[in-house]
Amino acid sequence: MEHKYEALRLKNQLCFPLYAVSNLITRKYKPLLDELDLTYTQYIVMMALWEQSPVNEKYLCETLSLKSNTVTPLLQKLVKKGFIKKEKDPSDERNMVITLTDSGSALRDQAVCVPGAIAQEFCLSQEEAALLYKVLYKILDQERMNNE
Amino acid sequence: MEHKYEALRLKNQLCFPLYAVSNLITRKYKPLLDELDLTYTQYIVMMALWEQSPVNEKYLCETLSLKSNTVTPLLQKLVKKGFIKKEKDPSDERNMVITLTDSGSALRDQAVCVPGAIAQEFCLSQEEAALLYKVLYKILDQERMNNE
DNA sequence: ACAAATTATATCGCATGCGATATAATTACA
DNA sequence: TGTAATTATATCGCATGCGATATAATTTGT
Repeated sequence: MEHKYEALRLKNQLCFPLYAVSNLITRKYKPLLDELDLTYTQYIVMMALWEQSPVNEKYLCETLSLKSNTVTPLLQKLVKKGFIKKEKDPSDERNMVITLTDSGSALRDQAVCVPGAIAQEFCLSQEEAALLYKVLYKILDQERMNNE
Repeated sequence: MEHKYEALRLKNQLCFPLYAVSNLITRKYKPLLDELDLTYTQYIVMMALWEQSPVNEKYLCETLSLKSNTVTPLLQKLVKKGFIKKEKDPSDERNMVITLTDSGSALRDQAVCVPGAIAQEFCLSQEEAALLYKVLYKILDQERMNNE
């Protein structure tokens, strides 16, 4: 007979390796991002802004799958570091318009080498990376559908 | 010509969907684990202990890929909740021996339905789950090798 | 037009994770 | 044997993430 608790074994969980890899990634990025004066989450916010600026906070929350209670203090720190500025939208004062500063834009050139440096640390084949990518986005897309 | 910043686009990162899925998983577990009076990380610790008890803290750190500065306060909370007990190892007083209490052991029967409930939330095929599992453990095993 | 509902952001309290560092116990070695 | 190195755990300070809730601005419905 199957062990009654088989499903509870750590090695039978998907959540556990996902959790562990996610932590590992944060650790790996840290020394690289320290040089840019960014934390990992701040880096992700900046990536979103390098692609599109200005945006409002809601856009960032949706793009990054985070809640305002995470994003608001993050943005406050990026303001303090001088990488972004936040202003009320005159046409709707509930909206905060978030814009890259010159310093924030310039950071992009320093950041450009980060993805390559990280890729070197994780030796995955093209296929493995593509598979991982596909399955992860399937999960995220499913969730996005559920929330509509 | 390729866009100079192509590598920095959010959708070209593997780290981002990993991060987002990891956060999503924590959110999904929360209501289930609330009924067990466990947080997500505490649940992972308990899974390790349900498989083997007693253990020392070092074993947990290695098994869970966490550092003592994360695990120590976690264990303190599990002690406070009465699920484990911590004692000095008489044969080497640096070691803390961590043992499940009766209450902690009993929790296993309540937890047994959690993996099934979570699996229902994430509709992955057997193959997708297996692929994800394999690639994630490849990353973790690589890291483990590097640290030896 | 005006109170009620909705929307966008902010605040609060809690539980992680981490690097850096401290402490206590054991081991190694000159 | 006595001190230095090592080991196991703990503490500190910072930056997330989250649910719950608050606040301010806009929209809706009558």
